[in-house]
Amino acid sequence: MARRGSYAKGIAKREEILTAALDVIARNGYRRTSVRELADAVGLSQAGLLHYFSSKEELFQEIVRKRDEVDTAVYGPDLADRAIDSLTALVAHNTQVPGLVQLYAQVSTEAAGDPDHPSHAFFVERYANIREEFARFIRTEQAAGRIGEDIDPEATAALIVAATDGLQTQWMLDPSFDMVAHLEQLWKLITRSSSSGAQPVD
Amino acid sequence: MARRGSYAKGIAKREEILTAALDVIARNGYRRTSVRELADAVGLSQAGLLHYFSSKEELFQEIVRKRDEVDTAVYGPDLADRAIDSLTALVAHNTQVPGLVQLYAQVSTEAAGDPDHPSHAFFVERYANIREEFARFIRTEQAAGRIGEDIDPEATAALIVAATDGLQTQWMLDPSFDMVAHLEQLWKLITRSSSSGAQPVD
DNA sequence: GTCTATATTGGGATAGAC
DNA sequence: GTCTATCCCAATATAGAC
Repeated sequence: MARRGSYAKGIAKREEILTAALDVIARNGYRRTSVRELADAVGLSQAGLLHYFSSKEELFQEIVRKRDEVDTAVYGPDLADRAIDSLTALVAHNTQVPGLVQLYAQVSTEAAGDPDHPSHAFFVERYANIREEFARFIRTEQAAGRIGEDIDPEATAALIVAATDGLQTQWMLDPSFDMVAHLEQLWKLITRSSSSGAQPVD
Repeated sequence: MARRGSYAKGIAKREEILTAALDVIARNGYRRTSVRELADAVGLSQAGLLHYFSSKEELFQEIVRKRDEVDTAVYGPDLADRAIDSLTALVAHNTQVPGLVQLYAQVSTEAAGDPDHPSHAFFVERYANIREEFARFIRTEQAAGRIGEDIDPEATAALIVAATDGLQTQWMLDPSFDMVAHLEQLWKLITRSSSSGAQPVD
């Protein structure tokens, strides 16, 4: 609980700003979005908004984090036993919010490519977490005999994440490109691996 | 052949600029590279350099195109019967030039995400070409019995391209991440597909 | 073809009043 | 906490001399 009312209110305002920002960016895209525009969307001045975030880069990192939070709330539950379904559902949802895909692609690329970028460490951790979640899921599937033992959980997790990222580029270039189908194709390759004789009993 | 000496010289100068730019970016990365810095590298003023390119964005698109040209000269020959080997060799080479990977990731992401970006069409075509080359290669491998008939050439080509792009993000976040190994793992999944009973005779 | 110098803009950061 | 005002900087883009 917050120590003071005003503190709690500050937190709430931050959340309000982030939620509104996601909305604006989902519609307008990221490339042409300035702090000023996001400020307008919540009825604040640019300076007023920057009262809550120390810089533009911090603001955008928090927007990305907020998006993760929202997506996790929707697609996260039962991740352990449905990771691939959650991911395809999320990817399907992403086709409805091109601006957010663009935001993510841009911010993650900038931060990844520059070790000094303030969000670099954030993304390092984010990717490690996602890979770990998927690796765990794959191990579970292996234990259940639905994936061959010759599949390396960590490496395959990294591959799924990479494909998901890369498919977005091709989708942005051509919105008729079917990210979900391609992701499912990869999953089929994984579940069909050579030593996977065992079929789900069901 | 050029119509006039001065015209040919202009072309040569452009090439010189692009080659020098690749060199600078390979070392310094893309994020903090301005037109002025690239101009310095060839002993021109900023205005002098922009005599050869109409804008900054055009300049950077040409730098990316030049890189493709250089890479194609080295890794392109015999692409038809060794596409996957060429790709892994190229990816291995890329680990030596982080700045260029960063440049590519950034420029392609910006251009992909914005239909109005001057390089958007360039990348649409570039991806179509690469996918087509890989799809053709996969068909050849299928004809030779090295890949199962249940593999969809176009979709699999898109997947390989996506993985290649996405692996770069993870490598940028952690240079010890092995892009080549992960790409080879994907290729193994593809060649091991279920109905691929035929093994290379060799 | 190349330079110097300047225009222009876009936008982030900051100071200080309320 | 929020606003207004302003600062300031980075760059690109352009004009015009040589």
